[in-house]
Amino acid sequence: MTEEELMLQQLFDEDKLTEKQKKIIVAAIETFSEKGYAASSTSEIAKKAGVAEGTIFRHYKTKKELLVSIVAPLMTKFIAPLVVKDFNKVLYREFETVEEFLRATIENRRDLLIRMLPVVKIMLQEIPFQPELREQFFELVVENIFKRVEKVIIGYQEKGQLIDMPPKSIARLTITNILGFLLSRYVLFPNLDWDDELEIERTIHFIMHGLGKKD
Amino acid sequence: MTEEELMLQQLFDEDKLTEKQKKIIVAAIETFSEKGYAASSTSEIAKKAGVAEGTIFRHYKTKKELLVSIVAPLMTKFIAPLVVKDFNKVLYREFETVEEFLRATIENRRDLLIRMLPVVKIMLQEIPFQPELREQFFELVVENIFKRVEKVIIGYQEKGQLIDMPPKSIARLTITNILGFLLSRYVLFPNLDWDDELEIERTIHFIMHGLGKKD
DNA sequence: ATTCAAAGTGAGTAATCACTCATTTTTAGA
DNA sequence: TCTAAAAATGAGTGATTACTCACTTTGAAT
Repeated sequence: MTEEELMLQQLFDEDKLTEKQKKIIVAAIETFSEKGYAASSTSEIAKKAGVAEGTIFRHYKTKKELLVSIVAPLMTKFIAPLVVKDFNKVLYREFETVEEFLRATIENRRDLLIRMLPVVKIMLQEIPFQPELREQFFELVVENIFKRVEKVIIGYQEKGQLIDMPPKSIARLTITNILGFLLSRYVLFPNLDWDDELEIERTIHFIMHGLGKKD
Repeated sequence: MTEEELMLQQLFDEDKLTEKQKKIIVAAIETFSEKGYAASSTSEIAKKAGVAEGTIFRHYKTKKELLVSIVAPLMTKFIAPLVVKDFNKVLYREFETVEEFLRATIENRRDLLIRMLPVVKIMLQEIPFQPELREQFFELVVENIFKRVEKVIIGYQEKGQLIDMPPKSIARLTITNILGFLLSRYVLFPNLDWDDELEIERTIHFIMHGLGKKD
């Protein structure tokens, strides 16, 4: 199974789409991801999909509708219910230590990012300019994930494993470092040679103990 | 003095520009920042600047040249404070501890980010799609900042203030947290109510000591 | 085999795009 | 005040854009 088909499976009800429709979506993801939404022309997408340009507009009234139909499912179907449900497994499996929790979370997010990389790139690019997407993003990701993470933090604070700092700040710092690692590794500098496991351990150690030397 | 003039002062040799040229740059920054480069038309920029469209192309051969002329100076500006000669001597005299160094660095970058926010947004948006900018970015950031930061890190390691971790990893983690704070504060969630000084101190404390509770 | 709605087509359209160029206006030194 | 260069202009260019529509093809139920 190709990468594209894996992505389609995640984002759409595959069976309800004709072959040409699938090819349009795959071509659109590829083009949007490479050149950005505004710089991608429908004629180019049609050509890449091996389809007449009119076929695109048979299924999507406008070019923007095509974009939203690709990005929105990632946030609603994937990030919100599926991913958050998946995330909950991690969250509520009651890891004994924060280290274990962090290790599992990073692995979890990593799989998601790798599989969805092209769509994630489109999402990051277009959220600033598409109010529809931005609203959805804040509602789903920020309100949802952030609040769940806060609960976990309070749990570990009560266990005496985390310092006394407002959970909001702890959440911010933790998410910053997880996303920071993933974006550095897979988006910004994928070509540098990374020792993934080692770097994950260093990141976890850093989150727990910082950089300062103990005397 | 207006925000735009402050920005121009930072990025250009103001005196060498005519009034119309300044207005073109200001209008271009505003338009690119709001709609993105590809979705901004030269006719719109000209209209907003109160200038004939031909005037833009008198000074910039192409639309892309206009973009680069705006973004490129910011990147050099961004690393300028680190490019001072005898950087290490200055550093050691000025900042006895890592904490002081971090505090000064965050404050320093913060001022620049606030003043340059629209241009920073354009930069973040266009680096993925403009090979010219991306090349410059990698050269400056990876080769320049990263290596200089590494030297500083080794210095503090020799002083016994930092743990034994490869300077590359320490640099990545430190930069991640500084940028993570600044982007969260000023780009992603500027509307949340932040206690800036407190959050900076928390970030510094986190970088130095982590989140784990000491028994 | 017939039928019909859905899927697909591609030439066509008005609008807009980045960019040009012959011409006019402004600026500054003599 | 005169003059030459620089700055600014705006109508005009061909190319490209998102999108339309009258038409053809396809496929599944009868």
